[in-house]
Amino acid sequence: MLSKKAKYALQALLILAKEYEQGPILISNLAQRERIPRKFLELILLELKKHGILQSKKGKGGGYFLGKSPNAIYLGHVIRILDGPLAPLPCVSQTAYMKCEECQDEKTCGIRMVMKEVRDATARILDSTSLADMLKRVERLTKQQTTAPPHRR
Amino acid sequence: MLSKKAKYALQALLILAKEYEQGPILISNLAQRERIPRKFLELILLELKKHGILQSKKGKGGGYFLGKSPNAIYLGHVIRILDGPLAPLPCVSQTAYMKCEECQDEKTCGIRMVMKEVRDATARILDSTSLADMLKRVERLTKQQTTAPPHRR
DNA sequence: AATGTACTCTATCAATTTGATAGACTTAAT
DNA sequence: ATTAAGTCTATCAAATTGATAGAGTACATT
Repeated sequence: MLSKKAKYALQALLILAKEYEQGPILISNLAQRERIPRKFLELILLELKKHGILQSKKGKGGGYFLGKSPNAIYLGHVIRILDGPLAPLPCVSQTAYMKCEECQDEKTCGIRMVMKEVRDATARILDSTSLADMLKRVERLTKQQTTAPPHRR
Repeated sequence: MLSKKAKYALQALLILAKEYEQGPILISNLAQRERIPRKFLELILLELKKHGILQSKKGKGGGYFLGKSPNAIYLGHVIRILDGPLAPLPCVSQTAYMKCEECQDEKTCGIRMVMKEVRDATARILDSTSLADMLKRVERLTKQQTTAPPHRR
């Protein structure tokens, strides 16, 4: 399950990506637009800043902006920062591997085999999808919706 | 993340599958062999029984056994029983859909699109892998290991 | 019918995680 | 100096997770 933290993060990042290069955006602005508790969002953005996803400027005229281009920020990275490893079991995590206690032989553990598949499938998607990719998909669909003839399914 | 509950369940089921048609197995036997707290395992098995995955017999000579053939029990089913929906967000769950509050337009939500992909990839794996499949894979690898020439990587 | 075995059910609990809030502090622009 | 805005640390309540306890019920055997 994606935590609220990670979900809020993605919501905020999506706005920051959409308005990339239009100068810093205020926390409170982001919080209002996405209906996120403001103080809670602060913590999230701070964490993202620590990991280079965001940069910020203090004082008047300050705010947050992306630390790198929207096509260089991958969902996998963001989610790992806020929710930890993508893997369903620590013993199949690439970024935070940990041996299962009491697993006699990791190589022949059936549960592990399947969970590794799940981890790989998840990572394949989230580590290849950037904020820019998401935006593109949203725009394509939004345009389609307004352009499409009525009464379609 | 897979909970301990679900992991314990799969461990126990794997044994019950391996020894399918050899009569009921005691909770305490399963608990010992997999080093699972016995009372905790009771709850898990009971839950699986409620959902038809297991059957049981009380009294002397009793114990638990699979409610259907190992090739008809899918990991997706087991995990959903113990951990709830596979989907990272309720709004992309097939089995427990719930609208996000405050999502203006579900159809054009970028986060949702990607999470739907993740859910589908996960479900594709877990809903197509049965206990029998897992067993087969384990056996294949176990045999390989003992048969393979030494000093290989 | 009595006994013992083994699953069943309900309650409870401690620890952890999650989502959220509060307030003092620092930096920068005017 | 003043005001705007991010930073940092602490704290909290609620929910979830992992686990334990004990009384109850069904069944087989003698």
